[in-house]
Amino acid sequence: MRITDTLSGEKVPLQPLAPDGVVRLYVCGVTPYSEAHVGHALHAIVFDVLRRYLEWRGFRVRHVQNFTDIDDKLIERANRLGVDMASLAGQNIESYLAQIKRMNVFPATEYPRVTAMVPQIIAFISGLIEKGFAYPSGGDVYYRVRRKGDYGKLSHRNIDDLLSGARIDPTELKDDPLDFALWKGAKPGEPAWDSPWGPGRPGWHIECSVMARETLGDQIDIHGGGADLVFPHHENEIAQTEAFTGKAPFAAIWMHNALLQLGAEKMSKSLGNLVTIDEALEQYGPDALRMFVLGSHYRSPSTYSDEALEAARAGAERLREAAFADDPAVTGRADAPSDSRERFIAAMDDDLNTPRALAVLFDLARDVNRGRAEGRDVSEPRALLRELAGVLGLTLAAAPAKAQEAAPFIDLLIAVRSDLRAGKQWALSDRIRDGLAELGVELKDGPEGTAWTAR
RNA sequence: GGCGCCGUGGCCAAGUGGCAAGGCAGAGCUCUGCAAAAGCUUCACCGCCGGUUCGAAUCCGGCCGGCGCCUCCA
Repeated sequence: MRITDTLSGEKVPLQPLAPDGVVRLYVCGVTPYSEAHVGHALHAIVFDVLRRYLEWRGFRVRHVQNFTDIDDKLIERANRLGVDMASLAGQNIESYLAQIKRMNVFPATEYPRVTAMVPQIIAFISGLIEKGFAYPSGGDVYYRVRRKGDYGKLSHRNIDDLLSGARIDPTELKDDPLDFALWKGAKPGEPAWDSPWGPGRPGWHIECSVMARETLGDQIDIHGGGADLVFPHHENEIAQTEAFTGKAPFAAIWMHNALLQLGAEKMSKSLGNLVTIDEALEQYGPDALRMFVLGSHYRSPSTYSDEALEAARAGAERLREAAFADDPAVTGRADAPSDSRERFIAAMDDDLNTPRALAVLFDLARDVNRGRAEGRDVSEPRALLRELAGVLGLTLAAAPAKAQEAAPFIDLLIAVRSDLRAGKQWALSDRIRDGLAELGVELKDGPEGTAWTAR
């Protein structure tokens, strides 16, 4: 499998670095200061599909996703709400994990948190100081950006161009305006940990360097995250880690998903233009959300809209019908096996080309429907359809049967309607069908009776 | 200002040198008491201009339009 690597800009073959052959995947997770939105859902789904696919292909995967539960915004919001940072973070983490589950996203192998790694972070920073890559200053510790010549290599920036950006905080504590904080001395009202430099807390980027190293080692196979993290977060991470370990590359592949747009702009917490995961799930369900995400390549930005989600929902429904509708009596022979499996693999191997992979599923669905209509045995393509849908994390489950308790009554109405139909009482039988439709229950008359689905 | 991405049918979206995948929506037909579902058929010459080539959506140059990052952010 080949994956586009942000650092080199090329599609790079994935070959596990470690002798045990385990793929080490580190994904930058969320900062749990507020509810997650569908942009986070996209991110979670993309890496979930990567992991499912790799495992399906026989790789073992260690998938680590962090929670940055020490953070400026977290502190700010906790203070505003009058709660402590840990419980605010805990709450949001809990609801994120619940959403992940509802989206049929596999839980990561491990979810490290910054608050549980402070000693390791302090040790890491101390190491950087010893090696001359960092320096304490006024209770803070800063990373010396110009010490190594390759700063900027990930985001393809020239270090001197960054200065002209002029958005840099001109702190007198820094030797160079581009230097960034590894450790921030405590201010009043902030949670703090003891350190050799006085009470304080980790800066923003250091935690990922430490958590990745603690959980996966000095060098990893894939480091993932949203495209908005390339600079400065991942740029700083790669600098710190490679400075500390003296080994490169820190990650063989840097994989970044494009950001979700809402309307003309990216969806983001700071812009306030967002749709939460709960809202999307409530309205369209997990498969529709996933179909929407997989319908475009992970590196091209897509735009969230009701139209797009509705189309995705309809597509998921089509696959579901093909994969799970009851079979009529088989009268013909089975179809010859298709090359669908190979086409699916070829698509996914090529930088996780999920739109092409989905096209294979739709082709299979057509094969199944056609074979079924012609009375052939479709068990083989149907089994493959289910298998591949599973690799993409689609449940193809019927919409949650809200009408579960109403089922006996619906069945009764259907039975009455069948009698009416037998007596050609069309007006009455249609009234039942239309009435149920208004209640969200759809009837389908087939040769073997009437089936219903509730929405 | 610097770095980068994108512009394919009504909507969404693959395709990066050789007859333009797939989905949604639409139209016609089959099936159906009528529907629904399903099947079949149908629907594009790829932002504009120029160049390279036997041949370009696909390579090169220019232009127009949209977006991202450079600041907390998946």
